[in-house]
Amino acid sequence: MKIVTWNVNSLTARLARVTEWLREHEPDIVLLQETKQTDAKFPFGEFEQLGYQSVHYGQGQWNGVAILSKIGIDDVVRGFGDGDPEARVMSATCGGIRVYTCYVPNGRSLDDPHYDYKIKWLNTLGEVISRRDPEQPLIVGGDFNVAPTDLDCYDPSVFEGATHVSQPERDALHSLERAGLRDLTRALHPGEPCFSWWDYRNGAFHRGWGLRIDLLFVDALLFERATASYVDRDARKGEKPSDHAPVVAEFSSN
DNA sequence: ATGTCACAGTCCCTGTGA
Repeated sequence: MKIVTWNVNSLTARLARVTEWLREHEPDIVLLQETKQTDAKFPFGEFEQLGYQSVHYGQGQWNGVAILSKIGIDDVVRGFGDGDPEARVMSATCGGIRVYTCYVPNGRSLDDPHYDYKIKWLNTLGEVISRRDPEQPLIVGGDFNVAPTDLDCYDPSVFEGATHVSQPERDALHSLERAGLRDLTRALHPGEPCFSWWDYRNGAFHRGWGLRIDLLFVDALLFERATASYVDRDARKGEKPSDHAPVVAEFSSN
């Protein structure tokens, strides 16, 4: 079984790249972020033709998350139920697995109110996950907008005083590990950067100036079944790429 | 260390967010 998370930076702009990727890689479950669409614009039909049921939690100009599945989608929950008007998280059960797609707030800068919103948002996610059913396999994926350690940043000196690497963000992200989850890509590749995002500017991709901020957290049940996790850098190449690459996890079937 | 991309509205450029 193959699960992928991908911040597509507008599904309207990226649909051809996304469907091409799905045809080639045939994941069973797909977690999308930054669809930047209303639910009315979401291309349910195109995904159905590729064999996917899909659910979307859209907002319009900003944010928006989706789950696609070849193995069923039940018990869909949009948001945290805390009145947050931004469409940043959705969960569902696919083939017996509880699945979360997350688009964590960017934070903008350390002194911006959006940064406090980011920290609170991550802590709420941690609380929600800590109340999970321990009998049910769980994966929490998405764009976390946090590089968990300095290995996940091409040059920590460039990010001094910036978001994505600050200790409060990293501490808040750790609430998922305190809830018993593992950062799967890092667990399987302890020494490699595995960057998933590169700025569009300055030729950052070709210079290797990346961050690892697209993450897949799994519980112990799924961790035991994990056989691989990797970033598909090829999807960052070519015409009209997202600034994020897809991050994939593979699991044995039982 | 900001050289790009995407969006909406002011609508073929500009401000905002990332």
